[in-house]
Amino acid sequence: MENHQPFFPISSSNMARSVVFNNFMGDATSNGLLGLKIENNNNNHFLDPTKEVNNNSSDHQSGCSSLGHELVKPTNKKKGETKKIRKPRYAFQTRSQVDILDDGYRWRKYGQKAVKNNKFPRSYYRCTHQGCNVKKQVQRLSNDEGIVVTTYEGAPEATRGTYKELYKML
DNA sequence: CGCATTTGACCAGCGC
DNA sequence: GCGCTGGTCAAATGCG
Repeated sequence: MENHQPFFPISSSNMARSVVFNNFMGDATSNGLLGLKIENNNNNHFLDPTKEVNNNSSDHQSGCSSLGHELVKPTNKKKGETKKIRKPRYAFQTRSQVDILDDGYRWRKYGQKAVKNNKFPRSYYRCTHQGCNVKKQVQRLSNDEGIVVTTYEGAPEATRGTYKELYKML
């Protein structure tokens, strides 16, 4: 995956103020946002991935934590092969007015679903670059509509890139 | 005209 | 086994 010009049309007012990553997921049935920690409004802290990587040998090397896994059926989308491959997921929690964070990648929306316990729908995006096997889903918290949760899946590098861009913007 | 988005349908997994 | 929920597909539609 080459670097696609990191443009920042992000200009938009107060973009990301804080980014928080946490483990969540677990059982998708209960909340969809399980375990996601909501940071305090007046406490806009965010973690620096680089520092994190440097001094820490923990699993936080990409600046975000793996979110558990998802079942994927590589070949037959519909019925058949129940070959379950689990891919890691990475989530960003971003304080933003807009749902779409322009992270330098091109995304095409392929679905939208209403999720339980949330008045906002969740949007599903897929990276449109060739060979780019990344998916992401974007969801706004119903508790605090200023917070957007973006979950990346499939390629930690993309996530890292994204994180960098976010970090630059902060 | 080509690409992105919308939206309902379909499918699989999980809990009861 | 059934129903609910999340995730994906694909046809229709919109837009540059």
